[in-house]
Amino acid sequence: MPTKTADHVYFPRLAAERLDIALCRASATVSRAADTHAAETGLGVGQHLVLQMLDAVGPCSQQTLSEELRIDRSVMVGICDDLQQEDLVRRERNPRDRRSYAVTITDSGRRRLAQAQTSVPAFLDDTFRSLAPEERAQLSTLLGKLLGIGA
Amino acid sequence: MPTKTADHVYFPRLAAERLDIALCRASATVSRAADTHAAETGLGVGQHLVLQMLDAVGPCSQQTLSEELRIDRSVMVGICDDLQQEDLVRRERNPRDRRSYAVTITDSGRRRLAQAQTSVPAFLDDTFRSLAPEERAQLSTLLGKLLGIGA
DNA sequence: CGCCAATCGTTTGACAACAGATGATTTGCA
DNA sequence: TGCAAATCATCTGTTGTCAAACGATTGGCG
Repeated sequence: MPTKTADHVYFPRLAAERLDIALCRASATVSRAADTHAAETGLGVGQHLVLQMLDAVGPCSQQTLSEELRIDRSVMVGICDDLQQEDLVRRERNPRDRRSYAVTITDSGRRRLAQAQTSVPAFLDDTFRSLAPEERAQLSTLLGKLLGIGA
Repeated sequence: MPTKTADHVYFPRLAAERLDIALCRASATVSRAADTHAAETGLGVGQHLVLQMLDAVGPCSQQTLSEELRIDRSVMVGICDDLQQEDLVRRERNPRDRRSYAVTITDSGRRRLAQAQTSVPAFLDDTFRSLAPEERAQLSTLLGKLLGIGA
């Protein structure tokens, strides 16, 4: 995660000419905001995503979580470790395939998720306050296209 | 830099609900492409930015470069080290303030920059091929707004 | 002048993310 | 059945970035 931003001025022609850099900057800015929000809710971004997915689709293996959420397997280990330690998920062996876990969200996991869910919209509104709602939608669409999602 | 992406499917509701994540993904994807391009031209992204700025505004201190390009001072040390080693910049002490350097682009630095500049548009066209030109412009505008550039 | 704070470049240590290797288990195929 | 290959979770080592601390130098103020 990049350094705290100060009130400096970007090299002016940067944003227009190098979309790659601009995306990187934007990502960093938003990630930082997300981390702050995460610290407040007590759920890291990765942890939040995992809970969200478990709540939506039911028990998953870490492998499935990794692939769907595009989080590296070895990182997923740590995320699940932390979630388990806080009793937000359970790790049970999948009886059908004992290589894999069946990671399951617990009741307190659901409660924690619910708390976070209500604060996410406020966080997003704050983070993207420089964009009008329709611009946010545009941005979302464009990023979706760029990433090849929901084409 | 995140892992190589495969042809998996994102957790479907991600892009719309969590722009932060989408930005992160997009940034990662594009960064990876930028790194590939950088490897081809022999100029890392940071090195390219520094040369670009030195060429545009003349000799700078590392401090100025850091602030304008939003690259951490301690990272700038390494970037300038590498550039100097390849004889693309010179580091002279600023006689007015001997604490700081006057980092100056060399002739071979200018040549290297010129080579890279011609290949950047091609690289960008390839990376953003899933977006129409007007969409790229839109994206650029939106990111600029989000970052508070050229408002 | 003389001292204290600030600045510039650098080094060090910490941390997150990734690539690759490992052990346990399962699957595919002869 | 039996064995090789694949898969899941994990661990280790590497890389890139950041925060904090450090010398060297400068500027401000009595």
